[in-house]
Amino acid sequence: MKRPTIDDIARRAGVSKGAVSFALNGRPGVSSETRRRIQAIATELGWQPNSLARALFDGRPDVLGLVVDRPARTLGLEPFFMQLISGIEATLSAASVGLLLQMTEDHEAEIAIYRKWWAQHRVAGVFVVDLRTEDARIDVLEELRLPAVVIGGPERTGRLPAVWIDDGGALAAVVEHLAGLGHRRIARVAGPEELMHTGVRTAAMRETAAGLGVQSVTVYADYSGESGERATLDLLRRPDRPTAIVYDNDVMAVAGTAAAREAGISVPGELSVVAWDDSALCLLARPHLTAVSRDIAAYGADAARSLLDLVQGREVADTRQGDPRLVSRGSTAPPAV
Amino acid sequence: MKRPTIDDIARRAGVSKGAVSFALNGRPGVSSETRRRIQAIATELGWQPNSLARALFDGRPDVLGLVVDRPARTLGLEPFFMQLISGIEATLSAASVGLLLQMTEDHEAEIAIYRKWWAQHRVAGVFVVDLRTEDARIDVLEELRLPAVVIGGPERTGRLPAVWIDDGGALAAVVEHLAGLGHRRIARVAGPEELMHTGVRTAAMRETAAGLGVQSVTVYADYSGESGERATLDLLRRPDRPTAIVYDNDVMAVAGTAAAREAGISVPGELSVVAWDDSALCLLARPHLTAVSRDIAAYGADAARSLLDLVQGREVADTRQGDPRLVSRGSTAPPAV
DNA sequence: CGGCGCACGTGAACCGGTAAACCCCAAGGA
DNA sequence: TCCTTGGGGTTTACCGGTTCACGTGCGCCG
Repeated sequence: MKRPTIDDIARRAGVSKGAVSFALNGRPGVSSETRRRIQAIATELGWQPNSLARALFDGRPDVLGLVVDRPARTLGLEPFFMQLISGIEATLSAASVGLLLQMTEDHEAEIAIYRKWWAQHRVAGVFVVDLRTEDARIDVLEELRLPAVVIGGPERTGRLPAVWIDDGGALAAVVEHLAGLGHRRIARVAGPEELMHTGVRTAAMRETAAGLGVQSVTVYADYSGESGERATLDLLRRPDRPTAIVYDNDVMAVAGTAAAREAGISVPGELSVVAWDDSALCLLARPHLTAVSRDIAAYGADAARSLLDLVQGREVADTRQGDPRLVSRGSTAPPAV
Repeated sequence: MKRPTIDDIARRAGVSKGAVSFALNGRPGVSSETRRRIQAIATELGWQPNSLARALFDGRPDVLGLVVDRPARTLGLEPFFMQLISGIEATLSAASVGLLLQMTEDHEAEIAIYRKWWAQHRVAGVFVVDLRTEDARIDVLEELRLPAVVIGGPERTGRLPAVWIDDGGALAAVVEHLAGLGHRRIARVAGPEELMHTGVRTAAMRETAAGLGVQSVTVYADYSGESGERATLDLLRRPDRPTAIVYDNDVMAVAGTAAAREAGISVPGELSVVAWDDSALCLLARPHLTAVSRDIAAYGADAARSLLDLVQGREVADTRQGDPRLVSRGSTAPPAV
């Protein structure tokens, strides 16, 4: 099959290329009669613009990029990315914009990808995920003037617009909830320390706990089940063992719960558990896990809208997402006395 | 920042555009001296080819496409896709080829995406996943002559090359293993019936069970935890209740195991459980799940290699992946007498 | 010594769009 | 009547590569 070009249409309509271009792009310069005729021919031939030619002309492809820098091992289980991508996708495909995906396991490699994408005119802009407290990507993207939206923040994003969720507030709500149930020693198994939102949550944890006069402790893990298990067992072996643990992702929460029960500690009797990000995983565990629930697809969709605006040269402000909700299930209860 | 073009290099080197192109693409027509000089300037300027211009010329972008047609809800939990993508990616990025990702929840929409991608010159080829027994995509892709590799099969793929895993053989091995443990009533909670590999496994189940003289039954679910749970409870309520269940994915296996235990049926005492696709999820469950393990990243990598060959016009044969292994863990045991 | 072939390059066409410059003709105003 | 205006086009350049048809100059051979 041959793909029709704008020339084929021009020939069929007996007009010039330029006229066809005007007609199909809704710009003045052709009579409405001719315009209709051209459009009819275009739809009859099933014409679609050659995205390469168009992009070559204005130097900007209609493709946005996403680099995911996490080990495939931990990536797989977490619904977060798939949901985020599906939210991004929904917005992009409605705008006929493609999403270029690349995976890497290295911060430096990720930066190299941005440079390459930029140099090769592969993408018009990128989504930045997993913001770090010291994030080398920001400077590079600003230097390249590659449009970018940070999913996270909103601090330390330089001049890049951020789409963010109030992690600190959500964590505070969790601690208040647990304290309200009567817990006085609350622990948190956090994600990697270098991630920005990990730090935000840690600070919120410390401050809220202090405000309420409860003990708090944060230990760091890497989002994997094994690390969650290890961290949990470590916490439970402490003399002043916590009566509640908040996990930074669902995988660690499920693993931690299983480990605790195996160690003979009942949930929620002797230990309350809260997971972050409510996914089907929380319902696979027994008991079902109380979880912090966010609309991740909407998060992605908002980020996509911002980035679309940005590449079109519009001014884009930081966007704050709706606040997370705490979904209470069987894994939280007042502590045993 | 301005991206250097081939013209900038030509000017600096005092030669014509054409000479630069020859030099940088390693084709004859320039002296090795000039070639070296041109290459030096190119690297000094950090020149990278404009992928759009290049693709426009030869009508084929260096991007491959993947459409995922599954509800985001079930997608998220299954590590399968992320691992597959990460395998594909590893191969593609080594070849400097991009991966365009799109999600949809509708077979027809998926076909529309292929047509659009084709018409817009967006991708040079596509990966076809989740092959169905009646798959409308095959005909469309052949009609469009859009290079495509089917991940699955190898039957019913038309003239498209397949990269496949011996699902039937693996299922036979599972049934033999269970029968060897002494199980005489084996059930299977399968994925959607319309998927090709579901059918292959079902046939293998029936034949192997018949050959061994054991009872077998297959019920269909949709890969979600809830559906796995429901199917499990249904099976366990039957008068001739199975003593072993094989699940077509890990999510249903974990959910089914939890549901069975909640219903007072011990695993593996009264019920043995085998999951398909060994992921971290199998280690999150208690007991750890016996599982059929495949190297999914290698699967994706092979598919990527095949597709790369195909778009370059090389002849590509069906590729059979290494056989899955059965990883025995705590969820399988001889049946209680 | 003239012609041929080869190595090395140049110039222009082309891929499929977009956009700016220009052209022609009819209508309207001074 | 002349000039302007503007609607409706056409022509042409351009985006940044690739490739093909041609020079050119040199060495070699008959």
